[in-house]
This record gives sequence, structure tokens and C-alpha cells, in this order.
Amino acid sequence: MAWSKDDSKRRGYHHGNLREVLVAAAMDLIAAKGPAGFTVAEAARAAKVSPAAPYRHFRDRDALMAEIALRGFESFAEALGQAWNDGKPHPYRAMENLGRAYLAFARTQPAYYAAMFESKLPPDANPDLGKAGDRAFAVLRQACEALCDLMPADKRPPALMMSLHIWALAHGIASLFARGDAARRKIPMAPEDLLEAGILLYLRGLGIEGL
Amino acid sequence: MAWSKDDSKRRGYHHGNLREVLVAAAMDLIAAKGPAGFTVAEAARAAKVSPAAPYRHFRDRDALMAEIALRGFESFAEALGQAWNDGKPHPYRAMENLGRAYLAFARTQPAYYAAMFESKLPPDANPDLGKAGDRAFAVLRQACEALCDLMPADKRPPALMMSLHIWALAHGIASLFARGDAARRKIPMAPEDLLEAGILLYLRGLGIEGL
DNA sequence: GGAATCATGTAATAGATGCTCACATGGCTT
DNA sequence: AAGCCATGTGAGCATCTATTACATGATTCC
Repeated sequence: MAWSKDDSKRRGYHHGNLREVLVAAAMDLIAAKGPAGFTVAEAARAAKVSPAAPYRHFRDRDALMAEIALRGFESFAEALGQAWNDGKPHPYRAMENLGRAYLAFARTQPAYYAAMFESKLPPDANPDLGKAGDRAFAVLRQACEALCDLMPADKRPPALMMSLHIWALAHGIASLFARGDAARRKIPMAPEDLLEAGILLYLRGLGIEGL
Repeated sequence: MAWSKDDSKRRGYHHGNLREVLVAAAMDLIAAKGPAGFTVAEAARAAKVSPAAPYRHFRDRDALMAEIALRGFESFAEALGQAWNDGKPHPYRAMENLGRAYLAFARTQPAYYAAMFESKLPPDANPDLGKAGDRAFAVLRQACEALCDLMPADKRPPALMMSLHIWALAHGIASLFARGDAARRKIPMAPEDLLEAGILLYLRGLGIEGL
């Protein structure tokens, strides 16, 4: 057992790991009480540190929120990428996995999802945020292109429009039916099945028949 | 020119119209700075009233927000109902109007939309809210049923699922592309056209061909 | 090894907010 | 006209964001 620096027990005048602990505490608070329920002061208390300490690591509340959103988009892109898995075993099947992964992320990572989509961050705050978001979206777009390639060249729909439709559908279902308090709207089927059916019907409308 | 009671110039120790003025002020603030940017104190200042006065009319900040959301849902149902117009001149065309009305509402009534969908109100706060939301959704569901009726009885899709899909798609597009700061995500077509195309393709997937 | 430096913590504070209380006012009912 | 009571005020507490001056100790450089 090494007494390494990142040992969480490490305490003294200098915390040694405050930035990470603050992010973790903020995420716990967001997950528990929504993006509005998180306060810098409470995160500081959770880290057993004075209320001023967080401002050594984040310019303001928004900067901490943006950090969470940034990590969220990276984690999101990773999760979607794994679900897509280069279109294996088959693009159609992989697209279904992608949809499930979208909703699974929204549900299992409420803090990330809230910071990414519900935090109303000023757009110009962090240009990296936009880039990270684009990378996540790129996975979806790539999947749509692979599906388009199943079609004869003269019948291919525009992959960009297609990816926007599927993104919006997934995001709408996640926001309305799959997240915490929104789940109060009771619907007669699991959000995952709703999304899968929606994508299936949409693809059929495009002329992309299953499997 | 009558000096009626609801004359906005009316001032004395008693305001006479505070509740309405507070709602209007709060909506202005929400429209300008998002749901998080509205404070009771600032609404009170806008109404030229002490910071404690609003609490005679609303139990707390959430109650004021809920009042706005409630009015929003009523206005929303009204707007959707007019757009649908009993399915005239044709259910297919009327559904297009419905989609446009959805996005138009999200854009022209940012305060209502934010209070309705982005305010994270505690669900048990106001049962009327759920009812009002259901009434708005009922318009969409009715429209889907009318479209289903165009199909042979043995091929009709479930109208509820259909309405959930279209609602989610419209809400997703509104949230991601059609609202204020979200409009920073630049896409190569108007949100209205994106939604119309999405609905058209989805309906085609259901076997409902246009017009 | 020791001193200067710099990152990272604290204490104290200002200004804003949510919300509550006791009290003031004056419109409305009787 | 008298009094009830809805509605507004003033004062005040607890909390939060953010800043400033100061304290501490890890790191670097001679």
C-alpha cells in the first residue's frame, strides 16, 4: 500500500486533489437536485474546504459547470462510439445500439447530461465545449452515413439531415420521458423501445429497410 | 379614456394589479436571461414594490414559475388547436401546420416555453400543471388519430405511440436548434423545414402517404 | 541545504437573494 | 361609520457568489 499523492485521505493545509473532488461533489449535487440545485458553497463543504477555495480552480460557477459539461461530452462521445462499434455487426443493428446508448447515458449520467444540455451555459464561455459536442455528434453522423451506404447511390438521403432527425428524436425522448422528474409523464412503453420504434419507422420512411 | 381599475398608472399604497404585473415582469426576465436569470427581487423592483410584496401572491419562487408554466400550457394548447383547425383543410396539411405552430411557439414565447419545459418544477407542486400539459398533448394525439383514420383499419399504427414520436421530434428540434442560445448550433436548414421533413419521412414509414 | 517563488489554502467581507415576521394601510362589507 | 382583512412595507436572518488580503507549504534554483 503506497501513500501516493492521490490518496483521498491526504489532508493538510493543502488539499492536494481539490479540483477533482469539487467536480465529483458538484456532479453528485447536480444528480441529486438538478443543475440549479448545485452551489459552489455546498461543493466546498463536501470537500471540507473553505467557500473561497474553489475559486482557485474555477473562475466562477459557470466555469465549474462547463468543466462538467466538457467531460460529459467526452464521455458521451466515448459511449456512443462504443455502442456504434464501427457499424458492427451490421449498421442497422449498430444504430439500435446507438439509440439505446443515448438513452442509457441520459439516465445513468444525469449530472453529465444536465450540464451538457440543461445548464444554459453561455455559448462563448468555452470553445472546447462546442468541439466536444461536435465530436459526439460526429459519431451519430458517421452512423447515418454508413446506413446511407446501404442504399443505392441514387436514392441516398442526405446523411446530415438524417442525423439531425435522429439526434432530435433521441434528445426529445430523453428530455421528455427518460429523465428523472420527466419520468412522471407515464407512457405505455419503455423510452428505449419508443426510440427504437421511432428510428425504425423513420428509416423505413427513408427507404432503408431493416437488416 | 376611462380611469378603470386595471389602469397601469394606478398607484397608491396598494398596487391593485400586482399579481399580473409580477407575472409579466417575470416573463420578461425569463425571456431575456433564461429561467435561472429570474429573481423574485428583480420582479418586485420592476413592479416598484418591496421585495416582500410578491410573497402575498405567490408562496415562493417556484409558485410564480408554475403560474407562468400553467398559462404557457394553456396558451400552447390554444395555439396548437388553432393550427390543427380540426384537421382542415386536410389532416396531412394540418399536421404540417401543427409542427410549425410548435416551433413558432417555442420561438415567440421563450418565457412560456422555458417555464414549461426547462424550469425543473417539482412535479407535485401543481396538479393543474399536469392537466394543462395533457390538454396540449391531446391536440397532438387527436391529430395523429385523424391521420390514422386515413389508413385502412387493419394497417393503422397506434396513435399514442405516433403522437409521442412526433412530440419528441418537435421538442428535440425546438430544444436543440430553434431556441435562443441553442441556435448557435448552425444547421443547413430552418428548424421548421427540418421538422416538416422529419414528420413527412416518419409518416411515410408508417405507410401514411402524403395528401 | 536553504531561500525565493508560486500554487493553493483561509478569513473576512460586500452585495444580492429567498423568505419570514410584525406592523401599516386603506378598500370593502355590514 | 366601524371594523375586517387583503395587500403592501421595513427589518432582518440565512445563504450564496465572488473578491481581497493574508497564510502555508511544495517546488525550484542557486
